[in-house]
Amino acid sequence: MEGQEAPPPPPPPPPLPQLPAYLFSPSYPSSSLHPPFIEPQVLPDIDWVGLLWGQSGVGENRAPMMESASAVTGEEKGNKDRRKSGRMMKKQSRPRFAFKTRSADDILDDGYRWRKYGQKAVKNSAYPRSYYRCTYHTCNVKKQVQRLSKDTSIVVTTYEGIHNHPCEKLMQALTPLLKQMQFLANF
DNA sequence: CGCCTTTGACCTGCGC
DNA sequence: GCGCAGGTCAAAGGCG
Repeated sequence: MEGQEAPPPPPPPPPLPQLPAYLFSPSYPSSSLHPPFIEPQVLPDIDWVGLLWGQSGVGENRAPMMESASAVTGEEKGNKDRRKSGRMMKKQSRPRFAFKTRSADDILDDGYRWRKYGQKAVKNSAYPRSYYRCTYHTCNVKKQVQRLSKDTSIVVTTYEGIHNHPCEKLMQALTPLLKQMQFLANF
């Protein structure tokens, strides 16, 4: 970048609606991560069946999952949890975002640390769905990863919730840039 | 030794 | 009410 002349006006930020910033962190679609990045899609509710069968699956189809029911009500109806209390945690309507990525790897390195807590075979799909949870103490973000049986090169990742902590890799990536900006700002 | 993955069991919601 | 499908837990084992 040797443009020391009059810099053109900064390009407007990409019109990415309400997706959380971490999805678009510099570390996400870059280098060691997953270059073949398919545009993210906002999926208020995911119709997995639709996705897996190549139908729309975005937006209007409400997923027939537990998104609604015991959500905010929080009433501990079946409180006979034999093993642990609060298995079906109150699901306050947390934001959910899904996007497709063309990748050979199921797990996308988005800069955060995830712990896999389950894997489940889903109907109408040859591939299991994996469930991950952010390992950060106070962070309750989850994500689901599933490969499309229709197009096995595409992985659908669904995030649920927003991270309440900085991304380590993101900070690592940004630190030199910030230092450089500070340095340049001194002129 | 700590963290992570695997895996089977259990729980809940929903449709019939 | 029953069965199915999805989501979560937790013990056990593996790996760096």
